[in-house]
Amino acid sequence: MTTETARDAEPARLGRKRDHSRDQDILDAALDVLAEVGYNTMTVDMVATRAKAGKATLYRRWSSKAELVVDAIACMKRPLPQERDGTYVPPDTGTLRGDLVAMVKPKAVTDSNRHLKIMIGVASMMSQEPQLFEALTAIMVKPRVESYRVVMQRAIDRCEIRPDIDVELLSSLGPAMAMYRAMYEQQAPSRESIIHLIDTVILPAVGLSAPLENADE
Amino acid sequence: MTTETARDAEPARLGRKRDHSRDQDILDAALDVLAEVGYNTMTVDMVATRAKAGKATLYRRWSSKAELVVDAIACMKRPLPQERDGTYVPPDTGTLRGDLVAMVKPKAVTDSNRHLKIMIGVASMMSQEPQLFEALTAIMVKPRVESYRVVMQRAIDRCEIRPDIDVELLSSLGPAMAMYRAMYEQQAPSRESIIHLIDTVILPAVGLSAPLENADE
DNA sequence: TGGTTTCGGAACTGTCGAGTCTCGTATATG
DNA sequence: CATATACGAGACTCGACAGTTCCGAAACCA
Repeated sequence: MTTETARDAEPARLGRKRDHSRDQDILDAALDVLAEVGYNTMTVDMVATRAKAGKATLYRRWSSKAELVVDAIACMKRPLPQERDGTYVPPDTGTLRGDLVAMVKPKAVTDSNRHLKIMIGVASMMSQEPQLFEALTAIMVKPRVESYRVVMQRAIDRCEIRPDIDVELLSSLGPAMAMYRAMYEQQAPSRESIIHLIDTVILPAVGLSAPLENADE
Repeated sequence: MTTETARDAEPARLGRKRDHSRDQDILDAALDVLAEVGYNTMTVDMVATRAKAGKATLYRRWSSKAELVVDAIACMKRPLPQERDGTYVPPDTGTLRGDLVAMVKPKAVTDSNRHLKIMIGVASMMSQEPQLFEALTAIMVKPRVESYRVVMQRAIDRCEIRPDIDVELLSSLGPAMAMYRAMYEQQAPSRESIIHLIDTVILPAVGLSAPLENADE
């Protein structure tokens, strides 16, 4: 699906030089299949067909299915608009709650849900393929946790919250709940549910309280 | 591994009548393999070998690998000592914190970690096998969440906490963090980490505070 | 335009594992 | 002791999929 129409619109890109953007098309196709059926059910043929490519083309560029998948995840486009060192640094709104809510952009939620599907699809491989585990956490988990951490550190620096709170734990609460919901309630975590988590769990845990009537965004 | 010695001690149980306890041995073996390598890497031969059984014996009792696994999870022994309607009802210690900490028995933690490994091993199959999903949530997730819910409802009834807290959300925090840690930090959640979650997140969220010096158990 | 290169497609090979079948054996029953 | 039955072990079939090879087409370049 992804960039289907956009790709069809281009003049068929063949000929002499290896087309670098073609790599990305194939990796995107791999991610799509991965999110839909998981690593084991996914076949190289599926990816080739979806990318309108020959299987041989894939093996010309990646030596195995595992390498293709690791590369697809490692080269994943970062969904978040502003970033530094790979982690999204949310704008400073002046308050912790403002910063936290600002992190929950609709686009970020959509991309997060795709990430969750992919992670669930490769979950059972992670313990057996360290490279896969590394790529996955580096791309999909650490940046998100880091965003929370940055925002909380900011709150500590401006003396909004106590300096001895467990930033580590609280930063992982959001990602943990997102994963839990995706797995067991088989529903995409919504923007609302995350804001609700912020107001009823995270803020109380740092000694703040949610606004009575939350105007949200 | 499991009951290796105990099984060897028995006189080899063969002959006329189908041995019902043999079923459980095989299902246990299936769970062990599942926890170690995941659904897709697991082969029927592995299970047969581990249970010291012939592959034909497995197929005499279950019609397919998928059915074997679903049955193994559905028939899983409940690890928790006292239960009612499948959910463990923790003893009433008089306080919410006391009840919550009482839930975190070392044995419960050990079993929980095995459950987590199994769940991760079959994660990618859940969306494709509704029966598997049902069995898994019914056996491994719902009872745990329900334990939290019971304890919190008790705290509401004794007017220890406000009645309008989001029991649903708070009951799933523990399981969610356990899954998160098992997946991304590849370390078994410890009893200490769960108690820390209770003290720094759950209790503040319901308007209580942790004891200054926690004597824990 | 002709030569070069990469392409998509398709046919091919090799492996692996699910599921079946056979057989010698051990056990209970009578 | 004789018979019936379930067993473990292992040989077997068969389909699916990873990875390879081949070829005609298409695009770029000189």
